[in-house]
Amino acid sequence: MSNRTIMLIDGSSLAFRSFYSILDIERFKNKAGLHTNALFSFNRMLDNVLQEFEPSHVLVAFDKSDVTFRTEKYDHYKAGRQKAPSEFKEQMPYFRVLLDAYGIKHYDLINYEADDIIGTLAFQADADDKVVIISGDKDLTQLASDHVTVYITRKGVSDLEAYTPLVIKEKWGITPNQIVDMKGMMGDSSDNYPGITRIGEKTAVKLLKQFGSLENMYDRLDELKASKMKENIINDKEEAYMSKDLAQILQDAPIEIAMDDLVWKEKNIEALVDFYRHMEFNSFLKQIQGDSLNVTSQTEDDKQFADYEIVALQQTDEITSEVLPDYAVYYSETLVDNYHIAEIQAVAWADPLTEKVYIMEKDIAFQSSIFKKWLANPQALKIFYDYKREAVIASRYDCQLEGLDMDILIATYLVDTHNAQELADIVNLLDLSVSVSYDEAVYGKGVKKKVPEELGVFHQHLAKKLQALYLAKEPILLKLDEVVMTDLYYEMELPLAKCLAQLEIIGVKVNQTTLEEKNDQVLSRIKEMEDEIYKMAGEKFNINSPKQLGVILFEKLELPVLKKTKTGYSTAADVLEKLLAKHPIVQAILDYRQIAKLQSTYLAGLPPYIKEDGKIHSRFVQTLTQTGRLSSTDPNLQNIPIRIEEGRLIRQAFVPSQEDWLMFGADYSQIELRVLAHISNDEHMKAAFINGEDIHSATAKRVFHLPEDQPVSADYRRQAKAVNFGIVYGISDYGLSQNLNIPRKEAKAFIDRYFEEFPGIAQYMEEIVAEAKENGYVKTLFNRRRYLPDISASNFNIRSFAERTAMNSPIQGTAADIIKIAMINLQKNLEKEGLESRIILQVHDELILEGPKEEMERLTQLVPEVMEGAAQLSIPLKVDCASGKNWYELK
DNA sequence: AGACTCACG
DNA sequence: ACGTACGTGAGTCTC
Repeated sequence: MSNRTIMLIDGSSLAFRSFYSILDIERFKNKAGLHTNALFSFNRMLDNVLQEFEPSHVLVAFDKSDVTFRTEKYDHYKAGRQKAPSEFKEQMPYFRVLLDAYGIKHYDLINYEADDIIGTLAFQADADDKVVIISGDKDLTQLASDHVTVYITRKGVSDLEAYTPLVIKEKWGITPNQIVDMKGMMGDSSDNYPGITRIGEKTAVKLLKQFGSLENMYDRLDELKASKMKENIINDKEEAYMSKDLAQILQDAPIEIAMDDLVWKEKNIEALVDFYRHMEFNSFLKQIQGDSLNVTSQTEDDKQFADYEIVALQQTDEITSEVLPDYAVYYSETLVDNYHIAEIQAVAWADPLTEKVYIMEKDIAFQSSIFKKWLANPQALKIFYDYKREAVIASRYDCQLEGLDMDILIATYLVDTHNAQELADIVNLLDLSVSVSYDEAVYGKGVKKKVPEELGVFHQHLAKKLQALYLAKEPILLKLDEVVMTDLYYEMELPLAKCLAQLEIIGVKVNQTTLEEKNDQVLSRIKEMEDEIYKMAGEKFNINSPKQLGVILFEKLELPVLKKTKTGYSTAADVLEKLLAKHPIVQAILDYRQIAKLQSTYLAGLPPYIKEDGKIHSRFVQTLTQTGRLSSTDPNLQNIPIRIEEGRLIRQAFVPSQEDWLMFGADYSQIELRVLAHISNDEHMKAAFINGEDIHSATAKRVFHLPEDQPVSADYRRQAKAVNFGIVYGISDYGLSQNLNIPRKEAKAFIDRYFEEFPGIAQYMEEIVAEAKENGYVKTLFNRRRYLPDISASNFNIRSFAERTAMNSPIQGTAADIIKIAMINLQKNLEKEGLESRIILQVHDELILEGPKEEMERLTQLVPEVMEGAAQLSIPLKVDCASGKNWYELK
C-alpha cells in the first residue's frame, strides 16, 4: 500500500498569477532594484501548499518557450497574448533559485508545455497514490480522477478550489475527460484557438449531455434539428477537432525524469536564508529563523553559536575593572518597546578585543558602583544600538550613561529610513558574518512573549547581538560616508540623541486632578449627547461605530451618500459637514465625536501614563519618520489639542515640575514656507519674508491681484493660506479643491496663478521631481536623504504620490533639521549660562521649556536668538515666544 | 490585525 | 482618464 502524495505544480501559470496577485509592485523591490512581488507571492503559496498537503513527491513544471508542438499544429496557438511585463520577466530566473533552495525538483521540456509534463507524470502515478495538481489554468481539470485532484487558484494564488470528478460533474454536468470535448466546441480565447462559432460553455455542455463526445456528435449530426447552430457545427468541423486536439493534455510526453526524482525531503535552510536576504523577504526570514532555531536547539548546530565567549556574571563583586573594557559594546534587553517602564531582562556588554560577552541580571549589575562609574565614564567608549534607550534605562538606576562612540540604530536609519526595524535587520543590511535571530523567533510574540526557558539560548541571542553591533560599526560608517551623511550623523543626530535622552528623562509634569475633573464633567455631557442623538435617530446604537452610524444616517434617515470607504459609507467629519443642513442629527454627531475624542484619547488616555513622580515620560522616537521629524509615543505629546478651545483647555493640566517655575514656549513662525522661499530662491516669496509681511496676505495680494495698499479680507487670506499649504504638500488641483470645497477648475486656476506669481517655486517643483528621478532620492539642506523608489513607477497614482513626496520632503525635512540644531544649541547655551531651565517637549516647530520664573526674562532673549540662528538662510527665521503657569497659557 | 476616524505639526 | 493633499499616533470597532 503506497502512501505517496505527489504534488505537481504548474509553475508557469502560478508564477504569472503570483505576479498579478500583488499589484503594488513598487513596494516589492530589493536594493538591487529587482521587483520581487511574484517571488514573494509564489513563496507564500508554496509554503501554504507544502504545509497543507505534506507531499512526499513534488515537481514544479515550467513552459520551456513559446514554440511547442501545438504551435506547429496551429500557428495562431497562444498568439496575440500580451507580452509579460518586464517587471515579471526579470523575476523569472529566480523561481528556479527559490525552488532549489526548497529542495524541490523543477523541470521543463523543449516543445512541450508545463501541462504536458504534469499530465504525463499524473498518468504514471499508481492508483493508490494521491496526486495533487495545482495551477491557475482550468484546462488541467481534465486530469481529475478518483486519485487525482486538481486545485485551481481562485483569486490571488493562495485561495484554492478543488476539482474532483464529482465537483466537475456538479459544476458542468460532465466528466473530466469530456472537458477536452467542451474546449473543442467552445474554443479558448486566451490560448487563441477557435472552436465552433457561437458555441460557448452552456451549449457545449448541452451537446455533450446529448452526444457524449465531439466524435459522436459529428457521427450523429442528423439528430440535430436544422438551425443556424447546426450549420456552424458542420462548417467548423475542422476547427472543432483541431481545438479538441490542442486542448488535450499529453500523458506521454518524452520526459526524462521519473517519479523517483521528485522525492521531496527538506528545505535547504541556508540557501533559503540567502535567498530571502537577497530578496529582502524579512517576514519569511523571521519565520525560517524561528523554525531553524527550534530545530537546532535539539540538534545543537554549531552555526547557531556566537563567536564570543559568554561569561555569565552572577554576583556584584564579579564586576572588576578586568571585565570593564575601555572600548565596549553595550546592550540591555527588554521585551517591550517602552523603555521607561520595561522590565530589564539582562544587561550585557562585550569586549571586542578579548571577544568576551558579559551578561548579568539588572539588579546585580546596577548594584555595582564600579559598573555605574564605568557607564558614566566618558573615556570608556561604547557602541550602542540605541543610546537614548540605554541612557533612559541607566537613569532608572540613577546612573549616567556617557562614552557614546556609536549609535548603530541612528546610523542605519540615516542610511535608509526603512531599515531600522530591529537589530537582526542590520545584519542583513550590512551582510555581516554573524547571524542574529529575530526577537520574535527567540522570545515569541503576543501574550506568550518571554525569555526562553533555556538560559543558554537567551545568552546566545544576546551574544550575537553584541557581536553584530561591533561588526556593524565600520561598514555602517563607510555607508554613511558614501551617502554623505557623516556630518549629519556626528553633528546633528548623535548630539540630539543625548539631548532627547535628557528631555525624556526629565519628562513633563501633568496634573492628574485637573484631567480627572475635566473627565467627570465631560462624561456627563457625553451621556446627554448620546441621549439626544438616540432620540433623533429613534433608536439606540453605537455612535462610535462607523458601520452602525452609516446605517442610521444613510439608510434610516436616507441622507445622501457623498463618499464611500472601502467597507461602506464614509462618516468622516468633512462628509458630515456637507450634510449639516439635511438633518440636525449631523451637528449632534459632530459635537459628540469631538468630545468623545477628547475624553478617550486625552482625559482618560493620559492619566495612566503619569508615573509616581507625577510626570509623563513620552518617547521621542528619532529613527522613525521618513522626513527627519521626531515622533512621540506612549503617549503622543505632539498632538495635544489646540485648535478648538474646548480641547485646548487640556493643556492646563501640563504644568511646571517645581514650585515657582513657569512654562516657556517658543515656536517658529512659518518655518516651512521660509524654508521653501530659501531653497526655491523665489524672489517674490523671499521679499515677503524679508519685508516682514504676513505671508498669506502677501500671497493673496499676488494671486488675487488685490491692491497693494489695502488690507486683505479674511476670506482671501484663508484661501491663500490653503494654497500655501498645498504648495508645501506638493500641490494638486484635486487636493486643493477638496480642502477649499471649491470646483477643481477654480483650484487649478489658483495654482496656475500662484505659479505665475511665484515662478521660482514653480521651477523648484519641476527641478526637485527631476532630481528625484535622476538620483532616486531627494535631500534636505543638511543632506538628509529620502529615497523615492516609486518616482518612476508606471502606475499614475503611485508615481504621483512619490512626486508630491519629492516636493514636500526637502521642505519638511529641512525644517526638522533646523529645530534639531536649535535644540542642541539651546541645551548647550542653557548649560553654559548655568540656567536651570530645560527643554521638555518638541512639537515639530516649537519647543516647550520649564524653568524658574526668574529665568523667563533671559529665556525670552536667548531662546528666539538660538532658534533663529540655527540656520543661516537667505531670509530671516522668526520665532514667537511666551511664558505662563501652564502649557495653555503659552499663547 | 486592519479599517476608520481624528488629534497635532 | 487615473483619483490624492505632506508627516505622525491612538482609540474604537470589527473580523
